[in-house]
Amino acid sequence: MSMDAVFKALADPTRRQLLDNLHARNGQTLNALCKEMGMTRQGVSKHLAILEEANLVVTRRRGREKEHYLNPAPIAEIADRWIGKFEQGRLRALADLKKRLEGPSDE
Amino acid sequence: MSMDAVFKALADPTRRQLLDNLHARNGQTLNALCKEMGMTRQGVSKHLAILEEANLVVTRRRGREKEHYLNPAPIAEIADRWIGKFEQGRLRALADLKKRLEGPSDE
DNA sequence: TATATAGGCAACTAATTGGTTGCCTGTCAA
DNA sequence: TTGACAGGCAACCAATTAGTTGCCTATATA
Repeated sequence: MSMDAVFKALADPTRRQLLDNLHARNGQTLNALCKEMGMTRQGVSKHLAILEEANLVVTRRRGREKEHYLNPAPIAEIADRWIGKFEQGRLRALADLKKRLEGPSDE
Repeated sequence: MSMDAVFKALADPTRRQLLDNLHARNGQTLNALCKEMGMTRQGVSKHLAILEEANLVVTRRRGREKEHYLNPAPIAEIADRWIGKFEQGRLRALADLKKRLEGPSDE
């Protein structure tokens, strides 16, 4: 679960979209995820493998199906240990204020 | 300043190290940054160009020198608008994950 | 059992990336 | 004015990556 693997996994828009899909509906199978991506099953499978390698997605076998679950822990770790250091001070306060004014939202 | 450019810029360990260097001492020139990286000047220059493209670094010409400054705004934006979404349901998701992953499994 | 379904593995291609070397421009200072 | 210094531009190379196609195994079900 190296930090580099997480950053690299997050660098691809297709993989971020996969995380978004799982965030919207957790536990989807490979074929279910394929239908939302304009890509072959094998293409999606490779991206999922990279997300698994970064521990951003964990899976569970259910018979012949494989359920994919989002694991937000590595993202939280990055936010805490790396991004936090660049957010300190005034910008952090502004971001917080902005969030409060916009109210709690998923987007 | 697309989000994709920021993610891609952050994906490389050399570029993250450059940001760390600027975080430690802001306004360094290209040659100053080169001395801390085991790389040619042109290699560092390319990385800096990518960071500039993502607006993570802004520059100021001073005669024949070019000072590089860290701009934390895009990082704050990512943390606020994207990572926050996955951190929000962090505890709930982890509990949910734990529950689902319990039970008989061949992994 | 036979067949359709869910997924895995491997090879291959095309594009991108990280890094190099070589040369050029612009600026400062003796 | 002349040389040294800071940086930019472009070509090039090796390694990685995104995506494909083809074939394979395993499981569920008519």
